[in-house]
Amino acid sequence: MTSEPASTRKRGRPPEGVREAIIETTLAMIAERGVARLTTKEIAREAGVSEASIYYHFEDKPALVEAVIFDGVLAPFQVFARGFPERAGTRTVEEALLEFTAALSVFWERILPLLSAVQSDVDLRSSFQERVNQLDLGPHRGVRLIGGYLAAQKETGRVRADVEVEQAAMLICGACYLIGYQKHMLGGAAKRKLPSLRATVSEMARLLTR
Amino acid sequence: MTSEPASTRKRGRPPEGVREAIIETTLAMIAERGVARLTTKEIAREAGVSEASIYYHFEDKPALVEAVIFDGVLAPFQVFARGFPERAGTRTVEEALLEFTAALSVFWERILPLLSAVQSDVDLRSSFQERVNQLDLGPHRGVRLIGGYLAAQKETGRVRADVEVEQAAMLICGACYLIGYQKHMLGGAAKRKLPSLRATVSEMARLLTR
DNA sequence: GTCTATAACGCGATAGAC
DNA sequence: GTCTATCGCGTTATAGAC
Repeated sequence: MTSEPASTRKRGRPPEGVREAIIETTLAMIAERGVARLTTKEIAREAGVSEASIYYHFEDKPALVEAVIFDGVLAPFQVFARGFPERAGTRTVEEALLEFTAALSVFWERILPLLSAVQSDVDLRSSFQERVNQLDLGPHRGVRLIGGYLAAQKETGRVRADVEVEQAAMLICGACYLIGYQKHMLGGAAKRKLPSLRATVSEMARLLTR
Repeated sequence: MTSEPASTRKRGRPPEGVREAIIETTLAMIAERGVARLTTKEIAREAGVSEASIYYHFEDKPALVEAVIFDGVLAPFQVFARGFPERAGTRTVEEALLEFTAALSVFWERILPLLSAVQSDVDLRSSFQERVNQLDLGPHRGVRLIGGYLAAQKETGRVRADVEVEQAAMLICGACYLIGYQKHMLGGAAKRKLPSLRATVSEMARLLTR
């Protein structure tokens, strides 16, 4: 690895951003190719660092994958979710739902490859489940957020009084998950086979506000 | 599913059911522990056959996983799905949707560990995508089936005339998939955190027929 | 903190007897 | 068709210089 051939992703590697470069590279590579044959050698090469540096910053390979999930994908989405209730107050129900569902489906699309990686390894799976349960994370967080929003809109009369908000939220979040999973599973090619998220959410907004 | 007390799963191995025993064992082991550290040695030991027998019946490890998916999980569900339209005709909308969604979420729960396995390996992923696209399989098949059912019920007047059936079907199927995924991801422990499929589907039936 | 070099190990897959 | 035995390879992780 003396001179640069053609393929290095991080040519001018910042000596201070090694940890971040490793996380970012791993995230991209798992999304593109999965974990199964992803080696620490390759990550190192692609990130422009040495293999030993990975083991300096992360205890082992499983710990690296967990860091990618929590620091690389989950944390950014939580920032979005925390700001949602305030932003949503000033919009119509349809607009608010469209904003949230767009973000949620992208989140799913980003995190699903990593969750597939987690699910395919015993140890990774159980340590991940433990941590997630401890932090009370999971799909139900999205459902609760939208359920709370719908409950508030029910009080203002913008949502019909007889709607069960948790169940409605479940339907909405399920659609986001489905869109994200289809993309994860089949690639962008299969996009036309499912109704668009936009149309689906609009229909749901109509059912709820009519 | 957990089965035998101690170690060997197939003590009295039938000399004629070797292929089936390998598929069944692999399915169970991937569900329990994922593919990552699942070795052909272990499969052979657990199924009560020799490692070489695996390579007699299947070209390689990826081919084995594909066989598990198509022969072990997908085919049985297709039998159910083909019979659905006829059975559904004699029921109320809510009853029909409850029957189908229960089956769909169980199917999804069963196939998810295998899809995680596929998604974590590059080669497996691309060959699987190719085959699935060729057969036009995917989550959209469930959506189409329910969409078709709702369209028929719209004609009879049991479903409101102004409902967009494809979008409604998308919402219903999304909830099934999400329930299945939550169980796959977090284990049975987290069941209480999401609204039940039953309640969700009933609410949707109410929105559609009201 | 980052590197080069290497050790120890377990894996998928095959050969060849029966 | 099934077995036992084995090989070559790629992997994770570490040692030790700088």
